[in-house]
Amino acid sequence: MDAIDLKILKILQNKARIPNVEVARQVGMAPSAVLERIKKLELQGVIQGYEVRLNPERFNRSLIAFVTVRVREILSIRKTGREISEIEAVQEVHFLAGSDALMVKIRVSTPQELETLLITKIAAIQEVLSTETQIALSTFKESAKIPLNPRSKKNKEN
Amino acid sequence: MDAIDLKILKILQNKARIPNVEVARQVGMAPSAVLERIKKLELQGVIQGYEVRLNPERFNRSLIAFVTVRVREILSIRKTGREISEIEAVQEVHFLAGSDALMVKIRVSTPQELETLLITKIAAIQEVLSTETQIALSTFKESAKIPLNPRSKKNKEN
DNA sequence: GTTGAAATCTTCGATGA
DNA sequence: TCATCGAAGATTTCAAC
Repeated sequence: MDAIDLKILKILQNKARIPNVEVARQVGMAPSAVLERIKKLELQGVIQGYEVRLNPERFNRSLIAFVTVRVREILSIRKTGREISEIEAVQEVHFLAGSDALMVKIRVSTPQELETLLITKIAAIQEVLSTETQIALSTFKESAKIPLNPRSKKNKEN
Repeated sequence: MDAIDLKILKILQNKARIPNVEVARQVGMAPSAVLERIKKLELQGVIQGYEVRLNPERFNRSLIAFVTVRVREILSIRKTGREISEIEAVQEVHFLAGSDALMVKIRVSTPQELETLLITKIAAIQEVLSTETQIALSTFKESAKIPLNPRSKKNKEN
């Protein structure tokens, strides 16, 4: 992965549904060369996929909840994480260090829907010990973008 | 927005970089009709953009932190939210109900980088009162997908 | 929404730096 | 090895219906 790959990825991070020729123009290469690089990045697993970003409000999904889910046994946390991941309204599930718990991000339409989900889907899982919910009322930023700075030694400073 | 629009969006949620003709085939319409619908959805703000999903590990971004940021004055929470949103490593900023606080999701490469960011970028903001950080070591699910069940305007009843 | 045609884009093999 | 060229085949896009 070189500087040109990074440039291509930067362009795609801003606008993924863009013609190859346009990417080629912006990096100053032939379209076929760009195509080959993108294909390689997909094959190598650097590019995992392409997503459309929808406006949640238009689908009655403007209520976000961050739920900390504690499990009875740390040994079962992976299984529980996978089970919770299968719930459609769940957008993220992470394993939190040092607390036998998962961080779960949920998108729903109403507090009622959240209540139902917490009780009938999450608390219903055997291994779940308890949940703690924080509700987000508005969002300032929400993105999957990764900073693509070619990391040099000097960002240890500051 | 009708059932066909939802079908189109479902296809795009699974694979955004797909030819229009292919979408047209799957919904059983002419490509031009699909194009027109997609353009309209973009204009209406239903579709906010197209993103590439990159593998964070390939860019040294596998450490996720959820930081609860408390502000001194609830009145300044919007300004603080906007300021924190400008930090590149910050992927999400939400306003948490009932606690004069923001939920901030950060992606970094190392605990050192997180420390630097917390001290020099976040705590440095005048209005920030305190922060509380939880570190995620692994991820089970991470997606921006929204469930697209056909819930239209009139489902206030329920 | 459809059709059809022109413009544009994708893709691949051959070739060159 | 990696990029480019060029041409065939697909796709996008727009106007007419």
